[in-house]
Amino acid sequence: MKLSLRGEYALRALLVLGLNYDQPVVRIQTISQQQNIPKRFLEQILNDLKSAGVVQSKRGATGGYRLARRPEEITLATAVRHLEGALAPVSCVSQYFYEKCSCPDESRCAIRNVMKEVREATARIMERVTVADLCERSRRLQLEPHNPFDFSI
Amino acid sequence: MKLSLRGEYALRALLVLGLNYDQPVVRIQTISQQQNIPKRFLEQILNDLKSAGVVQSKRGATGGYRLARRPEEITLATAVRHLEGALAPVSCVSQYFYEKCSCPDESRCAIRNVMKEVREATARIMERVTVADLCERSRRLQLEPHNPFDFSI
DNA sequence: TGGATTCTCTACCATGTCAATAGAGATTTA
DNA sequence: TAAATCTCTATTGACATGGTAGAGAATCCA
Repeated sequence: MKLSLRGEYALRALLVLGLNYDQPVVRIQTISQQQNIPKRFLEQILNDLKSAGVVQSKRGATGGYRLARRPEEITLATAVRHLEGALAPVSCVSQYFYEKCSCPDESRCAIRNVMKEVREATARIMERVTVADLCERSRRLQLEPHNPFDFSI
Repeated sequence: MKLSLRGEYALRALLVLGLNYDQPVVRIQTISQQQNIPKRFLEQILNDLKSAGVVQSKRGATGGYRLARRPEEITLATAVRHLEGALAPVSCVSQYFYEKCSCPDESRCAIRNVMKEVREATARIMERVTVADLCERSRRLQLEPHNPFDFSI
C-alpha cells in the first residue's frame, strides 16, 4: 500500500513550487537542496509533471519550473495518478486504471467490496487536498514550536 | 498505493478458510482451484501466514490448512502487515514499520500531515474488518442476483 | 557574439521485488 | 508401503525502482 519515492518527491517539489507561486520560476537545484532530493532524479520527475500538465518550465539562464495552474486547482490525486497510476489498492476497484482480476466472480467478491471502501477513503482525501492546502498546512506547521514528539499540553 | 498479488491471494485464501471454518482442514488444491490461484505460489503464501500465526497446517494424506484463531479474531490488517509490511503510504507515518524520511523537518512536513490522514483512513478499515466480516459479506453477496453492472432499482 | 546557466532527452545501470516454477524431502493416513 | 499432503530452499524471468550520465537545446547577459 505504498507510494514510491518518486511520488513522494513529486509532492515535495509541488509544495515548494506552491510556496513560491509568486516567483517567476524556481530552479531544480533550489528544490533539490531544500528538500534533499537527488538533482538528476528530480529532473526526470519534474519533466513527468510537465508532460502531465501540472507544471511549466522555462529554459536558459533565468530558467526553472513553476506551477501550470493555480495551487487551488492542483490536487494530490492528479499528481500521484500521473506518476504512479491508480490510488486503489487493487486494480479491480480503480476508477481510472481498472483491470479485471482473477477471482471467480468479481461482482460478488467480498474482498473487492472491502477494497472499494479503502479506495474511497484514500481518494476522498487525495482528491480534496490541493497544493494550496498543502502550502497552508505547511505555513501553519512552521508556526508551531519544534517538537520531536507529538505535541501535548 | 497498491496491494501486491501476494497480499490479495492471501486474503482470498483466508476467506475460503473462513467459509470452511467448520471443516477440519482445507487443502491447498481446493483453495487454488476455487480462487484461480497458482498452486505452488499459494503454498508459499499459506506458509507465510502460518509463520505469522494466522493459520495452522496439517501434513499427510488428510492434511490441509485451517485458521489458527476464530474468524472474528483475524483482521485484514494483521494478514496484510505480515505479508506486505506497512499499510501506510509512506513509512514516516507508519505505526509498525516506521522509518525516518529524507525531508528537512519531519515534524513539520505538510505532506506527512496528509499522509497520516490516509494511513488513518486505511488502517481504520483494515483493522476493523475481520475474516468473519469477510465471510458475512461474501454470503450476503451470494444472495444477490448476479449483475455485471452496479446494482440499481 | 559567446559563454554561462538552465532545462531536455535518451540511454544506461545496479539492485530489488514480484510472480511463479521446481525438486527433493518430511509427515501422515489408510 | 503407497499415496497424498505440506515443507523448505532454490531458481527464474520480467519488470520496477532509484539513480547516474552525456550530449544537446534554449535563454540570458555581458
